[in-house]
Amino acid sequence: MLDDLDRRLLEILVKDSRTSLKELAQQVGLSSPSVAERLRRLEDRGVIRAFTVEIDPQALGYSLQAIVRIRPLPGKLHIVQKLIEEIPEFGECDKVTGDDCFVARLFVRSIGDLDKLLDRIADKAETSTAIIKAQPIRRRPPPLAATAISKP
Amino acid sequence: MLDDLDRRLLEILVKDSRTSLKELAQQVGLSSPSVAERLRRLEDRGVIRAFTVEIDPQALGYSLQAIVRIRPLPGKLHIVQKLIEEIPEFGECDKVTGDDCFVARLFVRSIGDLDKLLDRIADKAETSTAIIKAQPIRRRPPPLAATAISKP
DNA sequence: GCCGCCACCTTATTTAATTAGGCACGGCCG
DNA sequence: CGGCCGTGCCTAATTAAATAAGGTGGCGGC
Repeated sequence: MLDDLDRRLLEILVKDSRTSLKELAQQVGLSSPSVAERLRRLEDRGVIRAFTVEIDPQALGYSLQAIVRIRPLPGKLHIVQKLIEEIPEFGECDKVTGDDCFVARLFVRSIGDLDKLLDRIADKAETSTAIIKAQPIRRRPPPLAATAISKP
Repeated sequence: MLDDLDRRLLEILVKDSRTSLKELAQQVGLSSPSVAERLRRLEDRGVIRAFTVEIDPQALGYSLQAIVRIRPLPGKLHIVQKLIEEIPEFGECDKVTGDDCFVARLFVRSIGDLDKLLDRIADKAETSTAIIKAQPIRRRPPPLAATAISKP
């Protein structure tokens, strides 16, 4: 489903998605049209979800991030979906199984803004256990190679 | 520090970082060399941290994600740094202020693997309050435009 | 054992990125 | 008030990359 060459290509692209086909080709030992074809298929299959840029939130003025736990009342799970759509400050949001809650990241400019957001969430949703300010110390994709814990 | 044109460029690139300079140029009403120059400066200033690809963890076999809370004993904060380096399953990890803990994402293939990892963390670090399995329902960058809460 | 398919190759063509050089606006100082 | 940088943009020319077309070999199915 995903051979070694694919993995090597992904590894390079995660580091720099502007790497040219030519460069990719010679790093894995293929021709550039072949690499292009492989990338196309990786996209088609959904392995590569998107080509994107990573932006520094601080550069946009979001000096603060909060990780919040949102627990809607039973049967009201859809409310979170709505909140995400309405509030652009939502970063990633994960539905957590077993606990019927969500864990989301909020990007904010100040504690004041955070308070306003939390009010708004607590208002429209049910309980939102506010949490905290966060300083990211690392951001990484899933591991591409075999790990000590498990082999692909 | 970051004008409207920059923001529009970023907005386009977040959606698809392979958008050509030519295409970017005509969308914002500049010439391609000017766009190139702007992008170069955005990178130099650290606004754009990286050009990258977003990979579907499932495609790599990581059908499970866990969000874990790690709270090292006082004075042992560096241990988390070490864990991150040693364990490729670590996704992003945030240092949380006020609570002296970390919140991290783990990519795993099975509950078994998760258990092994949690043991290893609880072993080397101090307390790790394991948490849960997560299903991402949305992944987003910080908001690029003004929001109802705050203006840039 | 032959047929057809798939993944790859090479070459040619089109398209995009880069480099070089020049022009206009605005700020600053004589 | 006028001249002089500096900056950000432009156009045009060059270089480099992506794409498209056509051909070959290896492998599985019939």
